[in-house]
Amino acid sequence: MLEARVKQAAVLKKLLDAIKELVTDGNLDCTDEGIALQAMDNSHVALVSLKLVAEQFESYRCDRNMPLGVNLTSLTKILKCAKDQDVVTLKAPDDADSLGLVFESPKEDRVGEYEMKLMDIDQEHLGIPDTQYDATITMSSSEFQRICRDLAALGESVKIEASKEGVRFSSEGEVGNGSVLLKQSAGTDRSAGSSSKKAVKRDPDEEDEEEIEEDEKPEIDDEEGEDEQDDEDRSKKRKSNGKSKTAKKAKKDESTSEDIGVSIILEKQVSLTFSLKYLTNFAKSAPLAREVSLHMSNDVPLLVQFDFEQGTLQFFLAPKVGWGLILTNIHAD
Amino acid sequence: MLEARVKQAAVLKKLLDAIKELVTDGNLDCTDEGIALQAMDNSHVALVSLKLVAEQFESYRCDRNMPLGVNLTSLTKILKCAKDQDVVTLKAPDDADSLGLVFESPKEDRVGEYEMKLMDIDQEHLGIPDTQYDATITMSSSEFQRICRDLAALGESVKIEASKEGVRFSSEGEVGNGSVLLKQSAGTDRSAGSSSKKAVKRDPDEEDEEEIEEDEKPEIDDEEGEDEQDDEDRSKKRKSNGKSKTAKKAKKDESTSEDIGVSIILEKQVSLTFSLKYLTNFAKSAPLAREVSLHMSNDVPLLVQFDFEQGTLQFFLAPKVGWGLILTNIHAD
DNA sequence: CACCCCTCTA
DNA sequence: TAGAGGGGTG
Repeated sequence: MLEARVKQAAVLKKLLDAIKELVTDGNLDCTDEGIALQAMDNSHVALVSLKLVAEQFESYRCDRNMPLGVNLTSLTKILKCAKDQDVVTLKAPDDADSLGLVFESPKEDRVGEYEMKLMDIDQEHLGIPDTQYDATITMSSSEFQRICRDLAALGESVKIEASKEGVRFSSEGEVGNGSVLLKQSAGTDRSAGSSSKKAVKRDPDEEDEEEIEEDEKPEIDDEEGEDEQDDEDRSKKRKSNGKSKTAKKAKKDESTSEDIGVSIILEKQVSLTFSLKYLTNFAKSAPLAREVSLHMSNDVPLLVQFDFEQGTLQFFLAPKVGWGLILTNIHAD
Repeated sequence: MLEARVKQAAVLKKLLDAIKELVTDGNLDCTDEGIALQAMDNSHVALVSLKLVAEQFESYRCDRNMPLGVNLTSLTKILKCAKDQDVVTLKAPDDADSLGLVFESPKEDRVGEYEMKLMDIDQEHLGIPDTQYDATITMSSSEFQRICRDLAALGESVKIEASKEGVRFSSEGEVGNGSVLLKQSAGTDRSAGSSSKKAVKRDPDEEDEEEIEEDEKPEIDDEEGEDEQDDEDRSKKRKSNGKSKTAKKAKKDESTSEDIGVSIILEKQVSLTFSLKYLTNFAKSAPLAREVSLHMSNDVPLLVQFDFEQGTLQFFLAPKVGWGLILTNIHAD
């Protein structure tokens, strides 16, 4: 059976808001390591991979692996019945054909119990290669969202160019062209460092527990050993490692993106073009995490990753291969 | 070439929000005196006249006169890509077929560069007569907006009656009739005074200071020598000249209409009826200026004027000549 | 393209 | 609790 207890319904709500427009149905793969969901988006262009790690639940028990086929639209509806601070307990017996959800108010004076029908979904579990990316950009998630929204007003796709100096997002369209250049924050230049060669490790937790140190963050390793409840420091610690200088006071009315800064880990310059429709959708996850990281290599799907307290949400999107790019490749041969 | 630098994108955004629903295309007439835009609204009922004076730009350079035909919808879209505090630089070479816009974050860690296609627009430059109005009402712009919005819920047009005692806005409709009477603030009665014969002033407040003409603005800055660079205090201080009672702490974000009061300069009583649809549109400029002035003479187009730090925005609208009014006129003979 | 509703922030 | 901004619908 499964019994997983989440401290705050809010995180589940945000998660569903983040992915429900991309994916309508999916299997919640429950194991003793946690709950994962992996699915192609409805048009089979993007891949969504969510992982909620067992240790980050208030309590977690899963006796055996269970794929729970859920309709995310339904789940969203039911989660709307929970207040943000409610404690949520997910329950499913081993032979479940439905998922139970219990919402308890913090004062324990209200209990909501819901049951959602499950469905059978053919498991197309995709192996996500543990890619080594040429460029990893970490930035404010709200700034990322802002840029995607802005450029989406101009054109349908965005070219992302990462160099040591910064990252440029540019788009072209009928009304005109536009580009946004974010300069790398001072003191965060870690390009060409050996650490930059590490692969992304956040999601494939299982695969490389030891390799966790894409930017020399020993503390993160600690958490694996004794990650009781200090989990919420997890993401913060990581941030403070990378950019202590961003600790300035936060001017609230400027969407606080200022005090996060941009860090670029660059193995090789990259220039890739993506559909803004999808990126805008990915960016809806901004409420989940202050930071987002973009992982890119030429001709390889982009990985957009949000790390939050309870786990990780990843989006993969293949670059647009327009005529320009094809010609480029031909000539490059 | 043109290169004009604006300290805060916010003012441009507000300007476009203010006029984009009335005018979709127009020429930005750039001269060494500044940037002007004059256009009939899309249904050729109202006239919009915007003037941004060169001196109020952070820097301004315009080598020769250039009419830049812009689509205001496109310009609005591009301005949405700027944050409110961004520094905006408008650029156009002499033979430009596009307008460049550069948005720089205050911290200079983000640069947005946009290019907007220009269009050829037949210049129908209208001479606006320097009319002497029988009545000039100065009031809180947000109060004006509120009244227009309220009355628009009742009827399609509003009758504005200005007398020495105050100004009455009234409307009639299916659900009922309504009127708002604003009494003139104490101490501002200047009707039949010689000053009331002056032509439209940029900022009627200045009339309180005897004879300060609209072109002598620079001196106003001087006399307030203590406000170093914070030009944004300028307009506030000016107000405090005219009505010291408004000198209280100016809470900027809540445009408290209360402490602005109503002043009426009356040469002759007027009673005119206007389409609320248009007035409501004009009133959208409220974020630009704390005050608005309404200039009226019987049977002459209304002038609604907003004076802000960088310039002036004027709207002209012919009165409705409904049967009621025609009959009135006939009987008046 | 405009209008209305909902959500988030102040 | 009210206002502003963003998203969605007609």
